[in-house]
Amino acid sequence: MSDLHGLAAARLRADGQRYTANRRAVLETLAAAERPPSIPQLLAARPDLAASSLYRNLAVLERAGIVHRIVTNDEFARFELAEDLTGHHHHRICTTCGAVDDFTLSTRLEAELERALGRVASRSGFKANGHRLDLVGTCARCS
Amino acid sequence: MSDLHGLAAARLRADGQRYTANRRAVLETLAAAERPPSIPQLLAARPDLAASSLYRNLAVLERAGIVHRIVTNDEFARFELAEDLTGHHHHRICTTCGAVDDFTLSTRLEAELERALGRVASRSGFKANGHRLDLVGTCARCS
DNA sequence: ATGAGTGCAAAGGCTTTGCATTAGG
DNA sequence: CCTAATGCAAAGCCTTTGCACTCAT
Repeated sequence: MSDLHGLAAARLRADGQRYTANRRAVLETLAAAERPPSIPQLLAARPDLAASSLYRNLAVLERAGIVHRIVTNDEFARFELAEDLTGHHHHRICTTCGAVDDFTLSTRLEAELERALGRVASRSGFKANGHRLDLVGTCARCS
Repeated sequence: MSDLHGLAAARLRADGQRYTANRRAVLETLAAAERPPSIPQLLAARPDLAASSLYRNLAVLERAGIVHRIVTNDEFARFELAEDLTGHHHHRICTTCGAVDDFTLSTRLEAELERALGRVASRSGFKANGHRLDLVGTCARCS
């Protein structure tokens, strides 16, 4: 995690962007979070940060491949560090409270899935970038 | 598809709702669509339909289990008929143009996935409602 | 008849943009 | 230095709500 900063700086530089204090703050908040926070949660965690800057920075960090936007059925998006910084995983999404947390599948099943999806993609001229597998339901606290 | 209307009427009635001309129109547009339309697309297809009614009706139809809201990384939600009317399937999502279309997996892989996800859910006290598996990338037209 | 559904317009709320100022490299 | 980044305020835009009218049953 100590070279999260180095990595982020490098990727931003590659994209012609600077690694500023605000961006560092966003990444640290994400790295420290138990669960992917929404924008309101990020704003609450960093009251000093202007909303417009947060929106702009999340967009920049997403384009640079450092953070990833999770879209749930919840009203706002949530953000996490990119998969290559945290490892491939999936999300358990609670439709009642909107909470998101992570789980993984066996590498065997994951590989099989990857093969099947590769076939689906090539069959249709689709260029796959990755997949998204979420478990949707009600978390322990909400049921 | 002819008893889409009968089914919809029944489910709405069960929810204390009426099956009106607007709701019929929305379902017919969804049934006729090649790909899940967004709200702007639905409005364009039905210029006579007030935006507020469309929003209200989509919410009603979703609660009654007749339509399903698909959330992509795209800016607006897309809608399709519920899975029990069309069969279980997954989505190929183009991150460039936002288009969504369907694919299916072998029943074998699907069953295996279901088992694995069942284990993941029970292990954490999560009550699974279903899963969502999407292939994310660039469609043939956009690449 | 009678309450749900509809349409229009206005309000709401998250997100984006303009612009002058600050700070990164 | 010189440009990107920031913050504030204003504008945008999708979505929701209020209210009087209409239609389904």
